[in-house]
Amino acid sequence: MQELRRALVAALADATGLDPEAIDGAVTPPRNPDHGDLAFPCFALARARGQNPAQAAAALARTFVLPPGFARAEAAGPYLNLRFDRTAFVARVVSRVLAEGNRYGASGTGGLTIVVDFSSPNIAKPFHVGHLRSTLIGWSLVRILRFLGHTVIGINHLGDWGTQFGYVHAGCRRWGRPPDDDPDPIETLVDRYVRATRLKDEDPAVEAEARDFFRRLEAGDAEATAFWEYARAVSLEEFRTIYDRIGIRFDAFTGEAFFNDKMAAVLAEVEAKGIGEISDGAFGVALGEELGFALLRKADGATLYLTRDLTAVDYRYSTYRFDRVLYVVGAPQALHFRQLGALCARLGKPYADAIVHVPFGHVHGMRTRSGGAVALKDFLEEAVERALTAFREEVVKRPAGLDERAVAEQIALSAILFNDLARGRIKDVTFDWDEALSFRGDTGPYLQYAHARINGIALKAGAELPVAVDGHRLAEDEAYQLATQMSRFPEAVARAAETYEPSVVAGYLLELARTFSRSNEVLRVKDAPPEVKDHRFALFVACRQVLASGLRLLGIEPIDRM
RNA sequence: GCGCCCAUAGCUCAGGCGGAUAGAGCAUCGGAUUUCUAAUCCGAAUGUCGCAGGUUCGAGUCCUGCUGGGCGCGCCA
Repeated sequence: MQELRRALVAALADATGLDPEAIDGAVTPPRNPDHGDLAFPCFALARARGQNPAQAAAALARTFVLPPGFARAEAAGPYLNLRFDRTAFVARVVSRVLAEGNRYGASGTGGLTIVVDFSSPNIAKPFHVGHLRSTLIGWSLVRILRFLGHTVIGINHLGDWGTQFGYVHAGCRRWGRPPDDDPDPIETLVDRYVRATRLKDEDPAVEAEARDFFRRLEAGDAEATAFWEYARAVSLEEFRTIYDRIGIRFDAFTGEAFFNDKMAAVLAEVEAKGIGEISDGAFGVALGEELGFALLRKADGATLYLTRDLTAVDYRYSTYRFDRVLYVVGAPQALHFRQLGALCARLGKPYADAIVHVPFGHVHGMRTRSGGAVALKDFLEEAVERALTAFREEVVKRPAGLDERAVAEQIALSAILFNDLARGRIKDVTFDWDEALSFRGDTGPYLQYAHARINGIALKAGAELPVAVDGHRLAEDEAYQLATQMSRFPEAVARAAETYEPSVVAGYLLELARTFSRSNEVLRVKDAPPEVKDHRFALFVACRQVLASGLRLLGIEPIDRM
């Protein structure tokens, strides 16, 4: 597709004398496919030639020499509509996908070192759907950027430091630690945290106690440190279970605590460069009217979130020499990251412009009856149960011999992951059980179904891949539509990477699966005439490849039977 | 008060750098299965693209103002 487009732009530049870049911006696939495969609006040409657009289009159509791969050019009003040599196009796309296999679509520039900071849940707090967004978007970006050949370092910047440990500790003192045989110790810790913070409203002593605990922790007090290590270990084990279940891996778990002993040096650097000032006893940097005063050290000497991120980004640069660092963090923290970038610029850091905040909207409505956030673990369990019920009660034809629970697990994950990744990052989402766990329509399971269907064809249709794909045996419009959609995969991936938007890939895949499902009604393989059978099979196998690649970019493992 | 984000069908959302008649899914109604998986497919119906101006041959898309909603603004993270 992109090759054909380039050839057309060159030919049009030749024929019109217009700037190739301007032509490239104008050439577009017509919304109505009856008009052709690509169209060139002739308004600019008309202006250059002093004609009206329809005349210019007609004149261009008469003299235009078709570049290779094109079959026809005709004027329609102010547009020059072009049609591909479709059989050649289909053959080319299918052979290319089959030849490149799981590397198809990876035709990117690559070569950069990119740090992605994502997920970053708080220790001793529940892992809920808010963390899920950062986790899934971040993980998908890791997959996409790696696919394009970049070196990607995924970092989980754990919230493993802060006054919240004081509350957990205060709660445990009053109501006890989780017993050794506690089936869900993190839930118990969360309960202690919630009860302690609730209690502080009536009893100010609790707050003082929590602050004192944190002060002792920062001072290296043995008892406080031991409790912190215990709570951190319990939480990490829980997080790892969840990450393993979804299939997520990090390259580093360097959380906030990791940077504790590194902040003094950074603060000293800020002071040495003379860009900071003391204000009301606190130390920070004035960044102007818009960005405000960036606090780096509280009046009591304690550091802040910004101090830690400033320290962390410097550490990451010296460790990885990144070309770019992405922070997959909620939109409300936009100011924080602008301050971080501005601070780095003021410090003359070479990576100041490499800092990219990848924001996302908040999730509303994800609440339990008691008002707390739903723990991800419970959410997943509910999802699997629903998938199992749907499979047994709603699915009409079920393959025999399936491990239903295993399939339900994969379907549930597909539904949850896709539901989150399919919408634009920045939009706030209102959580809805039925919508998030729908298995019909524009959903993860719909994509999985298309993939599994093709797999079924491979197993049962008795076809083999042809030695060479012949486009004349794939002459149906459905074959052309499917090939066209497959040909757009590389640009969808590239655009997703440029905009840090996994939803571009998600939307692409829905269109691909829809196109397949339509084709599948018409292009039967099993009882097809022998001369077309293997070629149709090749078309679908290529489609399966693109579906599988795309699903993996979203962090979803394609399934073969469902 | 200042700043950032959002507003498209009854609901949830897509709409590359401005291009021809604004698209999907859900829900509703009707149809397709002795067939490689019906978690599918086909058809019908559905719009003041928040409002008002502006730029342009052409605006859902760009600019300005306004309305509504969300969020942020030095001692939380």
